[in-house]
Amino acid sequence: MDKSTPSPIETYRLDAQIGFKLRLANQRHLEVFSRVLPQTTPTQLAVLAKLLEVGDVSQNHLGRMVGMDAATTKGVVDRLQKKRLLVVTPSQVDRRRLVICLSKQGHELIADMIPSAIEASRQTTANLTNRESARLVELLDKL
Amino acid sequence: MDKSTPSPIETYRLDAQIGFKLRLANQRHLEVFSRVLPQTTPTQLAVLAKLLEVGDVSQNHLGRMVGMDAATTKGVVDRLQKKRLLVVTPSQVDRRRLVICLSKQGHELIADMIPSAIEASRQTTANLTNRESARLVELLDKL
DNA sequence: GTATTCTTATTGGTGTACATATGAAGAAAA
DNA sequence: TTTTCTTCATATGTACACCAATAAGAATAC
Repeated sequence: MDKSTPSPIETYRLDAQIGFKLRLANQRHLEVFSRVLPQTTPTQLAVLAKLLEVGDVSQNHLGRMVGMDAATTKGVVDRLQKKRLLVVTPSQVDRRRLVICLSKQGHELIADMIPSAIEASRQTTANLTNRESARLVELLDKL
Repeated sequence: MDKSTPSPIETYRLDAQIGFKLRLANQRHLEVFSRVLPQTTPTQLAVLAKLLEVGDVSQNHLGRMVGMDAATTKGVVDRLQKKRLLVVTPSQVDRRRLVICLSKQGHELIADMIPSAIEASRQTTANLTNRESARLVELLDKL
């Protein structure tokens, strides 16, 4: 009896859930990253790399581009500023805004780190073929 | 000149990196989860679901099963205990250990939440076909 | 040209997540 | 047995990551 509809309570397997797997995958990437680039974090590198890519922007705008909310962005910017990798100046145009720029050292550092960042990406997908990792990226995008 | 080897510094695109995409994917899942299950977090649900699955275990062992280190596990267990969803007792067998059990309310709550958890997984992959989401899970596993 | 609304940055609070250090207790090796 | 090694739980410190609330400036509506 009830062979047709087993209760989800007994069937549910945490290890099979997409959210759980995403968390573990992220974890694995973090591990690789901190081995390859122990001086910094993925988040901080993201901010530096984005600044290198697009040049000076406001703090909020920067945060949006790297997918963090305002509060998180402030924390990251503060830490990078403390390390003298960023220069933060109030905007002349809009007095609410802070303009974030790479400092000279920040520019040099991110340029130095990019090869390692590429290597971190490579190592993260080391168990996948090129086709597979391209497919993975594609599917993650589609989410 | 130098058409063959463009510098990685100019070529690097943050948005194309696997780590960045994993972070965004995770973010998206978190968003879905907190809409479907605002009472709890994926981490806390993971602990409750794992306890339902395997029964009583030590705190460290539990942490290992859900992929958290000891410090993180303690925090999560503490919060769940404060909500009276867990019962924590020192082990008789090994006096170093804490045995973690679901309380009656904890058992009821996780049983109630599982359908929503399944729904959260479903909504997270709403943009993917069944085949695609199966493939995604497969690739995440292979990482 | 003021009132309303939107945007920007900040603050405080909660919750992961990890590294490192410590102490207590069990297990293995000497 | 001691000594050594390992494991378990805890504590501290750093770093995301988000929410909600606030304040001030800018944009818009009227």
